[in-house]
Amino acid sequence: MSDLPKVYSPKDVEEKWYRDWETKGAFSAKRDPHRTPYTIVIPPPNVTGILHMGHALNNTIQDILIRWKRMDGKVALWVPGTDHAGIATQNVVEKALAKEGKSRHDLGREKFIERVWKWREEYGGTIIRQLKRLGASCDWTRTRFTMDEGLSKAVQEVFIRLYEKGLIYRGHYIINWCPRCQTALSDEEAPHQDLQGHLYYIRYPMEGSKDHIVIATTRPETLLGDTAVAIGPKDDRYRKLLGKTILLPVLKRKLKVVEDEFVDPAFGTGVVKVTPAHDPNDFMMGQKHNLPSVNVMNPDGTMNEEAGPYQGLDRFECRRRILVDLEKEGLLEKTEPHAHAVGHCYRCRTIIEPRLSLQWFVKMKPLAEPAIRVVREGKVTFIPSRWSKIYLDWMENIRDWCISRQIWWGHRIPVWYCVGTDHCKIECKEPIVGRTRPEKCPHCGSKNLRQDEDVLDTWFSSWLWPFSTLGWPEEDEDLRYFYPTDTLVTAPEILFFWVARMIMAGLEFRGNIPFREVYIHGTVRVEGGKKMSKSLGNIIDPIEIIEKFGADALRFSLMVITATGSDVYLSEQKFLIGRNFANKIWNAARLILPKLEKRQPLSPHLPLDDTDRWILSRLNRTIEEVTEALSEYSFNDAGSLLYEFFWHQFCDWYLEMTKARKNEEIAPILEEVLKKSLLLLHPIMPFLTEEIWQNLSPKESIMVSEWPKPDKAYFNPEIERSLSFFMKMTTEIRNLRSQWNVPEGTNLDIEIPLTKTLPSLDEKKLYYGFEFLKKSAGISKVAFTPGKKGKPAGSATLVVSHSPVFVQLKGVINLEAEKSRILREIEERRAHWQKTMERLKDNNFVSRAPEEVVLKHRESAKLLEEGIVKLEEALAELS
RNA sequence: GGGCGAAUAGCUCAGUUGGUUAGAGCACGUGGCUUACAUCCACGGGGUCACAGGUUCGAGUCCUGUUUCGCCCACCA
Repeated sequence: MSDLPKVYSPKDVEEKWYRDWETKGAFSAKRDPHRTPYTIVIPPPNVTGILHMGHALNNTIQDILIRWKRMDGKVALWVPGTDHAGIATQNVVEKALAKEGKSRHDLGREKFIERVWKWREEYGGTIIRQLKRLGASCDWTRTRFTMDEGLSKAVQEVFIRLYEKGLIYRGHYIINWCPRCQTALSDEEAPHQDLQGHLYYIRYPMEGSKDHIVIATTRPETLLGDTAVAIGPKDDRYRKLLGKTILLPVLKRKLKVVEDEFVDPAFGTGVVKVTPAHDPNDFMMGQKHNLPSVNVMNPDGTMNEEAGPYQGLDRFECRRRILVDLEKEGLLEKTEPHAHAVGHCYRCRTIIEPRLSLQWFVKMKPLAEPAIRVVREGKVTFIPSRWSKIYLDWMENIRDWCISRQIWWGHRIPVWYCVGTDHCKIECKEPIVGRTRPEKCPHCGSKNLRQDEDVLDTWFSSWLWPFSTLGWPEEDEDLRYFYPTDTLVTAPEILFFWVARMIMAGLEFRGNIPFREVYIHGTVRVEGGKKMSKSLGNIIDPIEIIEKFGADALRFSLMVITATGSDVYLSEQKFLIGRNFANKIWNAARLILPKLEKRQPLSPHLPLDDTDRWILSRLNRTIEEVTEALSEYSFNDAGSLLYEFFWHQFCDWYLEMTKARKNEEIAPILEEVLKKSLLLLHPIMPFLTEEIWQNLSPKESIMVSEWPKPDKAYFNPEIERSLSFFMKMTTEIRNLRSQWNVPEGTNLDIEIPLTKTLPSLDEKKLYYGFEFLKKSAGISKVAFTPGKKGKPAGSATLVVSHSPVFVQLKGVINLEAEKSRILREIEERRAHWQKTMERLKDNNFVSRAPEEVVLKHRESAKLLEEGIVKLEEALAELS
């Protein structure tokens, strides 16, 4: 093994093993009725996506779960795939077209879609390749794309079923309109953001009078679409306006005055302009009072012919101009700064325009009810649990979902309209919903039909992902075996977009929950708290980290710094944790492997030293704890436990202590500890562990080897206690050496008086431990002496866990300095002792605290006292 | 406006049901190239657990309030 390089080199290892796993089919899950399935569906990344740290975190977690469960004997299936990401992908391809000086309209719908597919062929696989570099053990033979034939069929099926059930309808409503993408958006796609705007107080003249009323608005350009003025129902200030006619500034349109309880007399002036085509509340009022709707904008956010003199202006330019004009006419009373929340397009950040238009909607309440129930009843649980409240709040206030999008890339709505002729009847206006293009209009027989131009919201395919990827609507064997899935691992941003809707879809179309547990991890940020984003230029690219430090380093670091469900703050430096740890494991293997040549397996008959018993106890305890941590999604605990065990217990102590021993004696233990450690580490660090595993001449890949179980026969708390005494002693002696500046090569003798409080420290059983102590702390002789013998001359006194240890320092020791050192020690202990005694003297404490706590205090006081006595004795002898 | 989360060492963060003297990594200081590893080893310094009250024999941990930061939700023009 000496030919292994000194420094672990991930590059030489990762590609090799990934290819090996893939060609052996190790990732693919096959149904096995005798074993339990464990299924995860990947949150499908956008096909335009490139791997960022959020993906790295999300997919590392999934891979850890899948690899762990696979080793643990489950039929572990991780279904991968990508999302067609309607708007995002269309934007990307349109940008590429723009470079050629073309728009999508120059190509036409069909050619454009062809172009998107071509783009997808070329670039759509990027993120999949990147996931492979991360080590993701997805079953790639099942890779799905939301625009695949099967998944498209599922989308169509769902649309039709919901339509037939009356849960899909079409109608004119105010929706969120993105003037840049030129499509409707759902409420979730138009997140509100606080903006510092203004409240403009505008005078609306009254007909036939010199009077005016003042109305406050944040969007003066929309006044061009006003069709009424509203006042509060019990507002005596304005009662007199009822029946009067108000004149719309600029356009001089006549507006009537209505009463509506929506109006809050306390806000602004207590009078509201009513613009039914550009505001949801005004729309409602318009319906109630039978007001006309006047849409004043074009789809691109410029003003249309209804805007009169402002036609053709951009909406914000129009705002400026209208304010100037109002000012000129003396109709702008005042302007106040005003912060308010404004919707923004989640794809391009453009300010949303609420706009009246004809769209398709899903009625959500009936779907939400069962989805609320399953979370209430604990059939679907969130980790951390606080997310279930957020989920329930949203579900209980759910609003209908606008699902039509005015773009080309996506699932076209399976609806046709009769564009018929003179023979058309009223019913011909009804949409014709079907799986295929109807031959003719069922009402008038016309063959002149056209399909709805719109496509469906991307999330209308994603919400089916847990079952559409398994073959639905076909009743596949796989679907029955692997559904419901087990765990969904995702980021909080898509709780409403995706998670909530999947639960609704699963219940509606499969009659069952889509997954049992939802693990919601944090958001990746950079140190300093900002969100990591391209626009801020603070991206840490996971692929670069993989190139530099290796995928295992990336994975381990991410896990160990991420507490369950909390946000992650990254800096490049943090990946050194994983790189250094990987290197440590590598070098431990380099040390161990040559020692294993003549090994025999660990068996109960092997003679064991106390240090052996100790490391085996630690190992089995670690197996138990790591398994526990994983099942609680405490990946940082799992990582830290392994780090602490492998580095600070196994390497720092055990490996050092065994350096003096014969290979055949320790080989079984070394092999046991190394192997089990590698198995435990494998889900987090798949590549490195496989590379070392393969050097152990295994029969099969580590990824299909069995997950270790703790062997309780090796649990040995007593040994752990006495070894920790021994370690403390070692540390204290080393400390003493550095305090006294004992030069290298000066050997010291120590004497350990045998007292009752001394943990069972058997020199013979601990022989190799003492050998190590001699070497590492520069000790030449260790002697156990009868307790009564007292302190040898010229020695320093240590009190380790209340037991004295005398270190011979003749010639080195400075009497005064040693005295003051001991005095300091005594003082420290005395302070602690006093505090403990105060408690014990308190009757309240003794009577109310649990017995074992009181007992602990008593014990502790006694030991402290003994330690102090020993130190005082030592001090007396020095004087 | 409502809700959620966070505040612990110079930095980034752990801290399970309240229980003796609050931990880690990085950074820092000192000493070491000890033939697995300088991506390393040994030792060390460093904290009024945001603030103010309260509950309790006992609070980093539970309760109330305050401050600061972050996030989510919301149709007051």
